[in-house]
Amino acid sequence: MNHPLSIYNTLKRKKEVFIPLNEPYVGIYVCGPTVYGDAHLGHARPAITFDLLFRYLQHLGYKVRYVRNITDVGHLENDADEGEDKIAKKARLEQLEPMEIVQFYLNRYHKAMEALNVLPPSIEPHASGHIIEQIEFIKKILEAGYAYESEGSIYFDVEKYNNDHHYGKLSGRNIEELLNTTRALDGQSEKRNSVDFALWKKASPEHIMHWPSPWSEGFPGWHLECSAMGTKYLGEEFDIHGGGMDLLFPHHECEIAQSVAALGKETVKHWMHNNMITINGQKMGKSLGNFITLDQFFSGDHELLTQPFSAMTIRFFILQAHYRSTVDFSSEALVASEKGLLRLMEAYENLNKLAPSSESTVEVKGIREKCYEAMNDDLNSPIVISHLFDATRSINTVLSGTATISAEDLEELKAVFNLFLFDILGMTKAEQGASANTEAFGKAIDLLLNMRIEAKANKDWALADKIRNQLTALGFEIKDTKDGFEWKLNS
RNA sequence: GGUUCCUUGGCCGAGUGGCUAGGCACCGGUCUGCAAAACCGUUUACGGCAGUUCGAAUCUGCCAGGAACCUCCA
Repeated sequence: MNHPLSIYNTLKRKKEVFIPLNEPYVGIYVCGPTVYGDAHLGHARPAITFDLLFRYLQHLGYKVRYVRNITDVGHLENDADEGEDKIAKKARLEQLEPMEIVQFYLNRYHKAMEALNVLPPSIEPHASGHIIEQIEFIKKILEAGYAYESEGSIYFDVEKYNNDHHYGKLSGRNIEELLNTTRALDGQSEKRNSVDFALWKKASPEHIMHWPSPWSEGFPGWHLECSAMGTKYLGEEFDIHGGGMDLLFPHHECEIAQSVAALGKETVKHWMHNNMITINGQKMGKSLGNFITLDQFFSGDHELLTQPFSAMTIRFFILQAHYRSTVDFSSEALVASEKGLLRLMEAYENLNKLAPSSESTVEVKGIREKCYEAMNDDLNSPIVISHLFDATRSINTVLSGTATISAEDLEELKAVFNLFLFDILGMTKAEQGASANTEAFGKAIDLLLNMRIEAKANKDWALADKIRNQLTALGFEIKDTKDGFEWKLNS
C-alpha cells in the first residue's frame, strides 16, 4: 500500500504514522461504559469509532487484541472525597444486588452494540474482577513513593510525581499553578493536595461494594482499573489507548501518572480520543440529562425524534462525521443520513442488475485507492463515504443506460462496496433470506401490481392509481419500469 | 477564572494556501398516462475586522459567539 496509516496522537497533538510496537500484533485498550444505565447515543460514538479502527487494523493484516473494560466499581459520582459509588447508589435505590444492576445493563449494552454491528472486543474485563491486580498496582506506586496512606485510603501524590515527571502532559495542564493556588484552601481534607486522586478508598459503613486490602476494607479508585487491566492484558507497553475526549482529564492523565509511578515508564504509545455528540450544541450526557438512549432511537419514543431510526442509520450518521469532530444530533440530520444510506444500499443491490459491456465509460479504477487513502488519513470515514457516493452515481448512470461498465470494473465495484461499506465501515446488508411467509406476501403484491399493469393497458388510470395510491399509503414504494414494475416496502 | 478546541451554503458535514468534497433539501430538465425512483443541470458557503502572500475557508493578530475539561462559588 502506498500510504501508511496515520493516526492522530493526542499526546503529540499531531498525526503520526502508526507503527506497532510488536508487529504484527496490536494492542488496543478503550474505556468502556459504566454500566449503571442504558447506553445512549454518546456511548455509540466511541464504540463505533474504535470498532472502525479494530476492523481496519484487522483488514490490514494485524493481529489485534482489543480490550474494552466494563466499569462496575469505583467510579465516584461527585468529588473524590465524599462521592458515592454509582453502582452501589443505584442498587440501594432499586433494592437490587449491585451485580444484578451490572448484569442487567450489561446485557442491554451488548444487545445495543450488536444492533450497531459493533464487533465484540477480544477481552471485556470487569473492574470488579481485577481487585487483586489493582491492589498490586497500588503497592508498586507506594513502593515507588508516589502515594501515601491517609485514614485507610491511599492517595496519589501528584505534587511529588510532578517534581520528577510531568503531570498534565496529555491534557496540557500546568499543575504547578493549580498546586500553588489551591493549597491554602485545602486544610481539612485527608488529602495532601486537592489535585491528589484516590487509588484506594476506605468504604464507609453503608457502602455495599467493598473488598479487603492491606489498608482497609474498601474499593479502588476510578482511574486505577484501566492501568491495571490494560497492563495485565496488553503488557507494560502497548500501542493504542482510546476513549472519549471527556476522559482526557483527569482520567487518562491519571492513568499515565499511575503507570509511570508504578512501572517507571509510560504504558501507552498512542492516545486516541473521539469527540462528543452534541444536542443543541451541548454534550449529550448522563449528568446533563439531555441524552437519548439507543433504544429510544430504535423505537422513536422520544420527544425530539420524529420517527424511529434503525441502528444502521445511527452508525452511518456517526461515520459521516470524522471521529475527532463534534457531531450535532438532530432528527433532520438523521433523516438525511437514513436516505443517504438507503441510496448506497440500493446502489449495491443495483450492481447485480447491471449488464457488463466491453468497455467502461465510468471511472472505477481509482476508487479503491482513494478509499484507502481516506482511511489511512486518521480514519477519515466521511471521505470514504463520499467516494462510495461517487461510485453510486456511476452505478446508477449505467443502470439508466447512459453509460457502460466492463465486467472487470463491475466486479471491482462489488469488491470495493463489500470491503469498505460492509467489512470496514461495518454496515450490514439488508436481510435476504425470505421465509415462506414473506415469499407469499411478495407474490401477493406482485399479483396486485400485475393487475395494475392490466388496468394501465386498458387505460383504466383510475384503477391503476387506486392500486398504487393505496399501496403507497401502506408504506410501499412503487416504481414503473420499462418491463413492468418494482416495489419495496419502506420500513 | 484556567487549559484546549470549534465557528463552512436551508440542514448535516469534509477540506490547512491556488484545483466542483459528499449527503439531505430546493429549483429546472429528461423519463412517465400522471407519479415515484433514477439520471442531467442550476442555485445557496467559508463568524467579523485587519494583516502576511502573486493568491487564504486554509497562515497570523484582534474581536464576537459556542463547546469540552478543570477550578472557584453556591
